[in-house]
Amino acid sequence: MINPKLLRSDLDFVADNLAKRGYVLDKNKLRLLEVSRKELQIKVEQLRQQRNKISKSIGKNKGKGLDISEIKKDVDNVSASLINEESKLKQVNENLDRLTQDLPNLLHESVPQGKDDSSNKLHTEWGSPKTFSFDPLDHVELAEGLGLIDLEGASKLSGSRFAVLRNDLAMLHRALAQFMIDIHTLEHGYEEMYLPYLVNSQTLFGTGQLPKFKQDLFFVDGEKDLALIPTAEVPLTNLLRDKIVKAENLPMKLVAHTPCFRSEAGSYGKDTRGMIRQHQFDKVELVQIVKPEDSYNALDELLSHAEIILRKLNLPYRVVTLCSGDTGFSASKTFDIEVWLPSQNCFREISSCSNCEDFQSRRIKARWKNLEMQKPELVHTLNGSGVAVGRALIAILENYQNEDGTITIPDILRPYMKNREIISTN
RNA sequence: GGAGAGAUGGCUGAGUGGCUGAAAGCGCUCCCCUGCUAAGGGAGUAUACAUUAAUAGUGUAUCGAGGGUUCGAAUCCCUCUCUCUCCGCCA
Repeated sequence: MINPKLLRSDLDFVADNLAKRGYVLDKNKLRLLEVSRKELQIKVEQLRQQRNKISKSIGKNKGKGLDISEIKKDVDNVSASLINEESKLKQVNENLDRLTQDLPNLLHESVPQGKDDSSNKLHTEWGSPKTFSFDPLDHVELAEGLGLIDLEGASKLSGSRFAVLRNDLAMLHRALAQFMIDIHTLEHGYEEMYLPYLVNSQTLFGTGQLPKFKQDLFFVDGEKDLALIPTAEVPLTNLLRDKIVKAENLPMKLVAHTPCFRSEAGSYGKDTRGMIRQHQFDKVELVQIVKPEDSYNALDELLSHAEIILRKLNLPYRVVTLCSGDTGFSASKTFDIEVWLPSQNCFREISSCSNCEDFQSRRIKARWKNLEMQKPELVHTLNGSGVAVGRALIAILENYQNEDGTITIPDILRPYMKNREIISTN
């Protein structure tokens, strides 16, 4: 959520910033609501004060054995108008909440201007796209050729956008997740977490999935208020909800391997082939909770942690800074890592690393105790994929394919693959 | 699934209708004392919002959440959530 104080003190600044995303803020509506909110709130608080005072005097007079019937008449009058004003205030506050909860985060000044992903700016590049002496196959052809994927089976079980992996491919998938977690815990100082895959709507509100993006989620049918997580960022970040963290415990660095579930509403016809865009995919997620002044250094660090995974796997990639129109709802600034896919002859997103500044922490009231100020302040939250397991699997199949349709296992994964060097039909 | 107990400030824990934003202890901050260490003495110490130049005052709200009773609720009533104990069941 955007700082409500800023929203009041400098509405034009907020509106201009949001306009960079293409978000049109109804300034007049907001101003009008704010004016009546203020008016009503002052009125309500004054009435409450009166009522409290009179009630206290009733207590005192009663104690002395005095008559209280006159005072009771006074309090009845006050209560009547209080109830009236309170209901008006409630209305206004509801309207105001609905408006402000739907506002995306303010963008960092370094975010490039642009409408959509075509304006994303190249940040860095690593490795060079591999050239093949033969026509490289795509991951579906490779996996089917080796008999390691069962898309028919998956659609029988669950419909489109699911996959069944078999044998060595299932093992490779598991190896990738294990490898990534090991690097982040052993070399980057993250604490490994095991998390619920179902969370309640308060949790989803906290990280910004609700109320605006309900249609992207899978809710459980029934009396329980639960939805499948679209990313481990949701449970990880919400662990800090209503907490005041000691300064010496920052930064907090958390990593979790979870499946992620997305309805992919609105992406009909997009990436329908293979495993690129699925309703269910695995991801190793990194979350950092930091002091505000550290958050942009932390973003660089988080990004480098995700990059190292691809370097160790020797997969060519590039990093782009998302432009204003492409940056997600909760983020102030986002870097995407895109891995090279030979079959598509282009880079595809495999990680997204964001600094949400205090946008999420305000929603979840995640604070730290600033020793100099002697006051709790909001922390900054960051998250990034380190990296998407399903897409890493695709990248390995395609980049490590041989002319005979076999797959060479990357050196670094061999210890996780019973020290084998190759995936073939034998 | 059955039976019972509980949820109070950073933590532990008192508090069954007004004098309680909340005893006490721990922790933390500051000061004093003590030639080190250990110990002792004193003061302070919730959050949000509104008003304000103000992190000065003042006011409002908050004792798991939401409703209700009452002039007045941490305290009484209802609903929900969660935690713990015992029994059953189960991976």
